[in-house]
Amino acid sequence: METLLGMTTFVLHKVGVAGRREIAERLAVRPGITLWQFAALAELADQGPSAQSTLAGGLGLDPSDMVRLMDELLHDELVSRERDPDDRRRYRIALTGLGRRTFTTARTVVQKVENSTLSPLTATERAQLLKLAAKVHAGLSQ
Amino acid sequence: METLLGMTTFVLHKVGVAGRREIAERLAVRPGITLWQFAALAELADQGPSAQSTLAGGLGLDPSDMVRLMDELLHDELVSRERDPDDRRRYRIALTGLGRRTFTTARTVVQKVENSTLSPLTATERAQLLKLAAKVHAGLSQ
DNA sequence: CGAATTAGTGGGGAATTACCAACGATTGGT
DNA sequence: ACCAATCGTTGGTAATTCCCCACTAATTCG
Repeated sequence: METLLGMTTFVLHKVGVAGRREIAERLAVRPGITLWQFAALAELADQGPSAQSTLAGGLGLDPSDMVRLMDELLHDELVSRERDPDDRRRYRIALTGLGRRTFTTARTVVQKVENSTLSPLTATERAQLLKLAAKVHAGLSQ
Repeated sequence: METLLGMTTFVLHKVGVAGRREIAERLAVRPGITLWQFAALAELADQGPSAQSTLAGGLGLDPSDMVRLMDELLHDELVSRERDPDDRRRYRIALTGLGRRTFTTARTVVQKVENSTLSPLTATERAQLLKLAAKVHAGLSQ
């Protein structure tokens, strides 16, 4: 009995989707950005100025979709876009001051939501869950 | 650094989606059913003959979408559909023999895929992961 | 130089998910 | 008998995800 709830993938998917949805809703309210925008800002904050294709690769997003995402971020002045002097095919996408502040705000919002959705777990259990999920995640790409 | 990979929800979502996708592809090949069809068969196998609205509730699916899902399963003769004598608004959806055999096949396929995606984990780690995910999942609905 | 490759762009499209409103048939409550 | 609620059905819609192709500009390689 309870076939579906006994399948890890199924439960993981449900939890992931619900969490993601919750986060997306909060982010839309407070810093007023989408999940994809948040992901791009996070990559830029982590790795510094990057080319669009690098970002697209890191996020697993199609290059053509990345163009449209960058258009949004540029319009909101969260990133700047210059040609890379070393290779003028590339752009050099960088966070603006506003982008960095927005990201900081967004990150605390996300962590607040996560603390809420993970509230059934103790601190050690949360660490365990992240560790195990990361292990599985690492095995995906290879 | 690695902001996104440090967020449990994000990793959970990625793993869940990838696993789900893998399972869907395998199920399409071997017993030739979709994920939703599998989910419905599983519910029926667990709980016996049910009304459509009960199934819809259990799977978190809109009643109108459940109608279309049932149409598919009926067309493939995996389930039977009669009016419930006790309440003739309801249907009594039940697995056919073929439906039961298909479900059994599908279940082993799914477990094979799961064993593969969870291969980076030991047996105890897999149990841990399921336990923790289930705990979070249980906290979602309340 | 000429050919092949890469970065970004524009314009799509197919499939999925998740809804919603309105309706007929049936039932339960009063 | 009447009204409200429930079950299933039909016919949508909006958003998202994921993908593809053709094209320009710039670079690299032979």
